Amino acid sequence: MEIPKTYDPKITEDKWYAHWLKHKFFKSTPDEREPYTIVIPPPNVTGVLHMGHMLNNTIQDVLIRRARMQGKNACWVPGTDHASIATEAKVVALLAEKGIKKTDLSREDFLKYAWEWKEKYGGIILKQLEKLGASCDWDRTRFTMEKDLSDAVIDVFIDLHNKGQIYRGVRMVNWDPQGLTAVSDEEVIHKEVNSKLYYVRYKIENSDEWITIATTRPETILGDTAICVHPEDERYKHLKGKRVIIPMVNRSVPIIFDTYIDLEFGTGALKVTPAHDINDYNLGVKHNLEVIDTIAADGKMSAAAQFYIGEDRFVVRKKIAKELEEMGQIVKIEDIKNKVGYSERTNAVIEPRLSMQWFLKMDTISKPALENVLNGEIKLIPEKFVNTYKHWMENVHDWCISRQLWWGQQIPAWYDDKGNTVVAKTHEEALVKYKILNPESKTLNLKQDEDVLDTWFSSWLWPISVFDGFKNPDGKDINYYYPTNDLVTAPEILFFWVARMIIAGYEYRGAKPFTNVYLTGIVRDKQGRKMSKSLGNSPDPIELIEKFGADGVRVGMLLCSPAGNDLPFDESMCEQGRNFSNKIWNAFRLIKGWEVDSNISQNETNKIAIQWFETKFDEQLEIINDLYSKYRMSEALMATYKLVWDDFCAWYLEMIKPEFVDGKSLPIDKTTYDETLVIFEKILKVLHPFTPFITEEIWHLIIERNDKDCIIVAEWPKTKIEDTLILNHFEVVMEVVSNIRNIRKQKNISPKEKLKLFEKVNQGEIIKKYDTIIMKLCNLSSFEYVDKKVDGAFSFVLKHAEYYIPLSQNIDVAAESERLTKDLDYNKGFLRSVQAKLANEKFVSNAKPEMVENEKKKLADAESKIKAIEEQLAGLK
RNA sequence: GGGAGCUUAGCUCAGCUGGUUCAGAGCAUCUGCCUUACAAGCAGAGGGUCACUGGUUCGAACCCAGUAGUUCCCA
Repeated sequence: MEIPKTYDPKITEDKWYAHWLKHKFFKSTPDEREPYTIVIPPPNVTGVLHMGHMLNNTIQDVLIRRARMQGKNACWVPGTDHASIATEAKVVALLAEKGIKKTDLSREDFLKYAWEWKEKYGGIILKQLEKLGASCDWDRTRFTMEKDLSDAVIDVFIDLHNKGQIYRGVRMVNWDPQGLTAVSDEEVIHKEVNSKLYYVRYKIENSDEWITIATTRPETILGDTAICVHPEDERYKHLKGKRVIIPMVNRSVPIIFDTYIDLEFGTGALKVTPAHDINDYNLGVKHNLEVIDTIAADGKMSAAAQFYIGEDRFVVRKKIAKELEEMGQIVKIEDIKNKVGYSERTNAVIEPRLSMQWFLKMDTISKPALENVLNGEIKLIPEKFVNTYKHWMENVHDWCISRQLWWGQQIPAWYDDKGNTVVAKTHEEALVKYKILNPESKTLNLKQDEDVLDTWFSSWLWPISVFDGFKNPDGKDINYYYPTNDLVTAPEILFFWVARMIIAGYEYRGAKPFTNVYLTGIVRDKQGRKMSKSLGNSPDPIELIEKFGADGVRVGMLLCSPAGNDLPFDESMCEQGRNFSNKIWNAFRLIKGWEVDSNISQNETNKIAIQWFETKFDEQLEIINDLYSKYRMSEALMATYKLVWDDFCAWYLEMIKPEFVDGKSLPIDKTTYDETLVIFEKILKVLHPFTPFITEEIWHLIIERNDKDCIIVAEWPKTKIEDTLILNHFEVVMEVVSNIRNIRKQKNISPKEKLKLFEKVNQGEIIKKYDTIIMKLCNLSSFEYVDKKVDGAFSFVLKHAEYYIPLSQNIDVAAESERLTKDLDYNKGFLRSVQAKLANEKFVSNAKPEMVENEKKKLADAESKIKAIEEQLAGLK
């Protein structure tokens, strides 16, 4: 059977994924083994796979596959998030295309459409993860809005309300006028924009005097209820007790004095609009000011504004500015840069707005979450995020958890027509509670709160709820899998999600939800822009997989992704990954192609090669294991890459490769062949977490195996290093080989031409053990030891010996002498620096003794090498 | 405005508690090879005043201070 020259992922990937599923290798149920658990950061149901998911899930899959091979009970729980605002926006848009307005539908009808939509498109992203090779336990797939998880959310709301941690109140919230909902502080993105600062003068009542204020938002003038100045400000001290007239609306409002005012900004006088600015609101509360809400929920002027009713606030801004100018009340207009908040979901400019919302108190509940990150009980990787985390947790605000949407868990609060409130799971329970609280009331019908809970109010329970920890708090699953081990996610949602999961973990399980949080970087394009659908700069991951294979893409993503650092993505990374797959494939082709002869005995070369590689493998695997334990995924991959490409392919296979005689490969002895298979299997195992598909394919091609004997469940190799001396010896062997190759290259000698080599040992004992290896790798016809230097030969000098290669062609004395002189100069310079160091008394007396010893040894080595080179130079003449 | 981090080869990054003439890797680049596993390959080469300035030290990419640039977080 002819094995194709290049590896074709297309014919293997779907085959093996189906095979793994069929034999339930991803499945996990509690048993006596140690669990290793990861819960997936549930992607939005609306989502399609983007590069961020690719990176994220590749890392999770590498971790889970390695743990599985290490004999742990590996469990990776998948699922999706209902993403209330994002999904609702999609459904609204889809209905709009059909000419249906949300406002024309009942809540029930709208939700019916939404569920239909979810059933149709909600699974796409999980299907895409399969292409990547994600070994999730799909039987455990959860959805944040499914029955059990929704129940958990409602129960938690009721519980926290009973504990007095949840309250309802009128507060200034971040209002998204497009999504028509409140959003949390974390969902507001502040961007610097070019704005105009309008200087507007207001007339002092019963006076000819004017006072000038500066504002970026003249449209809010209609809602002004005071002017504020600093009590120490000499410019305004005389205005105590005076009032001013608000232009256009001609309202008389007081001048108030407060140290909040920044004397330097603008004119030092501030217009106060309690309804439309958080700081003004606070001033209003303090000074008992009237609140006039002039901007409606949709961002248009309300009736209270009296002017421009129904027109958008930004249009009105220009109109008012013009009108004020005509009235002669604009003093000047400056161009400035300021920060404006935008909604993360709809990109609308956020409007500070007073509204009735539900809040979760964060001060006490967040305490354990801060402590246990600071004391290392939960580790953030990389560590630098601990600072950011600490800062946030120490300044945390109450969490606005209500959203004016329909898609999500409806808030279990019930009202009578007077606004009395009870919190309960069902209408019946609510009525019972209500009767107790209001015994004289005859009300039989309570109205449930229209709003739903913030999406994060369900995903913060994820690590508990996926194991039914609320439904069944002492269940087998939750007791076995919780706390989970690793969480892999993006730093952007450290507060949205990670911090809150930790809070919920301590509140509801009295224990952390996970031990390690691996924060991946953000995938960017070459210009450093974040990859996003709106920019259109993100490659389609599925197309990438088709082009380079899932293994290639996995390797490509991981090659350049140190934890927490951004990942400037470039397709060429995946190309490198694909090339690596091909390299592995060809190693397999080579081994598989050998003819085995059980009658010939193993030669010394092969025996030593095996000895060396086994030691090398163990040494490298220990390094790789260590890198994994530090979550240095890129480096673990690079170490694996070099072990396979350099040590195994370039050195080991070249050493044992049977020679070609008369156009035919000689057979290989059985011992070497069998041992090579064992080695190759170990190589495949170490590769498997990174490149699951090709390793499974080769695993089954290299020898006959049954369906259940798969590499996905093979045992991770163990190491036992007995003697590393052979590794040191090989350093010298490789140096010799590289020097000889260099001479070939320089002298333009064909690799086919056989050469003679002479060695003159100057220092230490003569080790002949490796001679046959050098002969094979360098294509030598002979290798002899001599006492004197060989005349008329090319040469090179190592620390312990001189090497000579006689050549048929004439030696270019001048060139040779130049090369040797250069070498000599370098060594002399080196010697001088060492001598200088040793001559420095302060060095000798202050440095560590072993340091000084080391310098002395360097001195001796350098001296002997200089002597050897000088002799050679003399010999040339 | 407050805080944190980063700045090492063309690119992406290593360099642990300071000690092999001021440094490593992968990719990219250049040169030569279609040498029967692999041109998605092989063999070789070039490339860095470790952001800048000063300090501590026998010795600094590493420690300290300042400057510049850059990223992120919070307001």
